[in-house]
Amino acid sequence: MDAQYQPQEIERDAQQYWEKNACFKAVEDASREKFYCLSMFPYPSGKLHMGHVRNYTIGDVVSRFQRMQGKNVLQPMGWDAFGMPAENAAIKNRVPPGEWTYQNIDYMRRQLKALGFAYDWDREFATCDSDYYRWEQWFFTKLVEQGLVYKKMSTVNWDPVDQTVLANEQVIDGCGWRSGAPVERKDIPLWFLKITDYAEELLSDLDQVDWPEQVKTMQRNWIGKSRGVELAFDIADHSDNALEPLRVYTTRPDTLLGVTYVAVAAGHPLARTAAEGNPEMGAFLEECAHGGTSEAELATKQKKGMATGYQAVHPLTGRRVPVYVANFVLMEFGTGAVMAVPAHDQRDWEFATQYGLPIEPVIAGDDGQAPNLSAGAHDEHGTLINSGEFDGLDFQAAFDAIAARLVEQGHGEVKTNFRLRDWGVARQRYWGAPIPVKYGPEGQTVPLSDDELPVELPMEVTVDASGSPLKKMPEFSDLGDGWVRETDTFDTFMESSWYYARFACADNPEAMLDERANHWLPVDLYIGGIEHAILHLLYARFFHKLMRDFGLIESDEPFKRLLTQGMVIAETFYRPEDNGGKAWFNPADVSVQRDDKGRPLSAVLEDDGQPVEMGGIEKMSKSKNNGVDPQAMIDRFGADTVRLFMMFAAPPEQSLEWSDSGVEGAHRFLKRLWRLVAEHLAAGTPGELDVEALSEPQRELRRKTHETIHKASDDIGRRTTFNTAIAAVMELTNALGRFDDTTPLGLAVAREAVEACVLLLAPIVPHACHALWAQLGHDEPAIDAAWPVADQAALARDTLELVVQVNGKLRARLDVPTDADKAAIEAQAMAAENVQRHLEGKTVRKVIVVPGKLVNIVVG
RNA sequence: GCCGGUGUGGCGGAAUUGGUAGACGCAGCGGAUUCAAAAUCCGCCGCCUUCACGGGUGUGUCGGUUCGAGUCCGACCACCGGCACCA
Repeated sequence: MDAQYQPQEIERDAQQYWEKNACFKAVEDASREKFYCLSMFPYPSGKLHMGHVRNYTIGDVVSRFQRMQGKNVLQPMGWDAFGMPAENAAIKNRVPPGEWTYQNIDYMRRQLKALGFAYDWDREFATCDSDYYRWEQWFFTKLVEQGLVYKKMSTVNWDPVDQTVLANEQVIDGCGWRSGAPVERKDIPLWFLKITDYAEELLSDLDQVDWPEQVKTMQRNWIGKSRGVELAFDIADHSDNALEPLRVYTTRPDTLLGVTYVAVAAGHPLARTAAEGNPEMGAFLEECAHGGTSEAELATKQKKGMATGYQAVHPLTGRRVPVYVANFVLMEFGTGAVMAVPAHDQRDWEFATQYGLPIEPVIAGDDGQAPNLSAGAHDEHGTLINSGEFDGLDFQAAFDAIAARLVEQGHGEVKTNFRLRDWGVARQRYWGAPIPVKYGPEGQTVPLSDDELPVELPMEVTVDASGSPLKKMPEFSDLGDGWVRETDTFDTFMESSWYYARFACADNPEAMLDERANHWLPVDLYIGGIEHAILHLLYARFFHKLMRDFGLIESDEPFKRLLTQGMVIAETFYRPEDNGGKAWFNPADVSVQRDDKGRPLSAVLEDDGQPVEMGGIEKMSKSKNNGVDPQAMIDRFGADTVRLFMMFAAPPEQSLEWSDSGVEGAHRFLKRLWRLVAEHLAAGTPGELDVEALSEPQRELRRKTHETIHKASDDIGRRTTFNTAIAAVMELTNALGRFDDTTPLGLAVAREAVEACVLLLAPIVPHACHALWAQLGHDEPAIDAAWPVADQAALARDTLELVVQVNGKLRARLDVPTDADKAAIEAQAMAAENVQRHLEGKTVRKVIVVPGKLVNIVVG
């Protein structure tokens, strides 16, 4: 065999072999256990970035591992092709979004193929193919018929200069990113899906999926089920006329007697009424209508309010408290109004302090006294005080008693609430799936019938910054006889909410899904970024349940197991610019100087030798220019090196820091592995592996081999900590390197170790292992080799190393026979020289023996 | 602001169930090989202290539980992800 590791040739040959033999075509097979492994499909933004490479390498390793376990593996790939970047590129480059997108797909597909991923490419599709989105349109019309879709007014970011709706991302410091004009909030009618109908099930079914607990917690909190009381305050205006009662929801009815004011959102009808004939209030509402709509922006905004002059009547005491309009109360949230208890809610406390409103404690502190409220609110549960007949009750009793009283008086009801809001699916953009609805001359709203579908998106368009071109295309929107088509398109989360199911039957032109979806689903392992922990995963779960209830599918949940991968990060380098900005330099163009301990001291730009500043380690991004191009790395070292580095540098759930020298280290290891196999083959023909005749060093290597098989199998299969699996194989190769026994029996032991290395690494560096496996004389390809199984007999030991502690500090190490009893271990531990020294003049109070681990001698 | 997470040598990380902190790799240092270099191989490598054996100390900070804490509990600090129109 070639003594040199030649990745370019090896990778080309392996990929040709796999392609020629259609190795990764998945065919339904009832006789074998299926495994559906899915990585989140990419947005085709131009080129693959390292985050993609990481995501898809993880998926590929698991897929290949499962295949070697004998499973029938499906691993598909496609394109999440609709979205804003295509429109932005269209404005910049004057290329239609569709053309730009399909070009990117072609380039990125080549990159994925160069990385050797075991995809069934026959199932590939892009979500902008009308063959795909037509079914989404069809399904939407069915949901309309089922009453799961409705239209309502909703607030969007409006750019008054570009006359267009902005995404939250496009609002920078309250201004439009292109125009720089202050953004206005605008209410327009939009389509919604009733995800809240499924809130209860979306919450409870989290118990049946094998997901990271943190993701489940985030989803539970997002759905936000709470039990509280909805109650009404009667409202009186300046002249003491009764207005519409104000409804509020609270989870803390126990604090009801501490209400000192109520607050409504700027968009609340009561606020609008208050502004009539009150220009000051009008101006305040106008001010509240500026700035972005995102919750983060609203929550961090300075809290502002204005008294309406109206009075709210306390439902239990009849006391009158002022009604404020406050910018932190959200119209989208609950009733758009809150009761304020400044003594027991921090936000209410801050507002009350700012506007000089009374703060009256009604819950005692731990000491039974009124809490000190000078520095902030007391928000813990406790015993009621200052609450008349309710004094002395604890949280639960007070909740029940006060709720009962409100119900009795017709002023309220106990209610379960969800934080989750319905899903607005309409976007005022071009590059998305058209919403299949038409409007009639008499204001009718009609979903399109099956024979009117699909509504194809026109591909030849000119995009500018002033909103969707669809709205300016009568040939698209005008249906004649006064009928017009909806020009809004779907949220791209719609497409990504069901693609995993379509992969099962992507070639079916007759139906959205067929029986094959039930064969493959649910996805056995879904892999993607942690940033999708809430929205995408929640929408996909919801969509799955919609499809189930429509009879398209049988399972309750789409993704059985979930692996959330961390980000790929890298050092940043910059120079300050005269205008106060920063010029960012790519790490590939910078060299770093280090001191004699290897600590980084400074960095210079290679082009001019002048210093640059180190800006810290950040997520790879265009804005910081710290992205490393996977293609350059593949060209230089080969795909296997890139894959190995990605899997070795960090466990998949943590962020991964890019390191050029780490990549070189990975490449060095592959060269060493290659040479190890070549030298082993050159050393001669192995004899029979007679396990009864092994020498001590042979037995040791064999034990190491089987320990490594045991660990790597568990690390890849159960723990998905690929980094530790690789480290274990590295240890085995190091042991092999020291093992120079060329007797027939020695070579037999070495052969077993070498083959274990190749098979254990095959999912991670499949090209090199494909070639090495063939060199080792196997006819079947490595992808079809059976995963090795550890021989329990080889793992046996005669003695174990045990540590001895005195007062918890390590003082000695012992070799103890595996079958020694506690008394023998204790005696041996006490006798150790260094232990004796630490026992001198002290009394032994206790001896703890943990068999197989340690002895701790407690002295005083 | 709210929800979720992370923090261990010069660096990436390991320690899986409360039981040897630093596996494996990178960087660095020393040596071999070489005319020389690259490549490769061998050795050292948390910090302080000691000729050495050894001793002390050490997992973001402060405190607690325990024979024993990186791991469990409480408070705090820093950083990261998400916050419903980025995908």
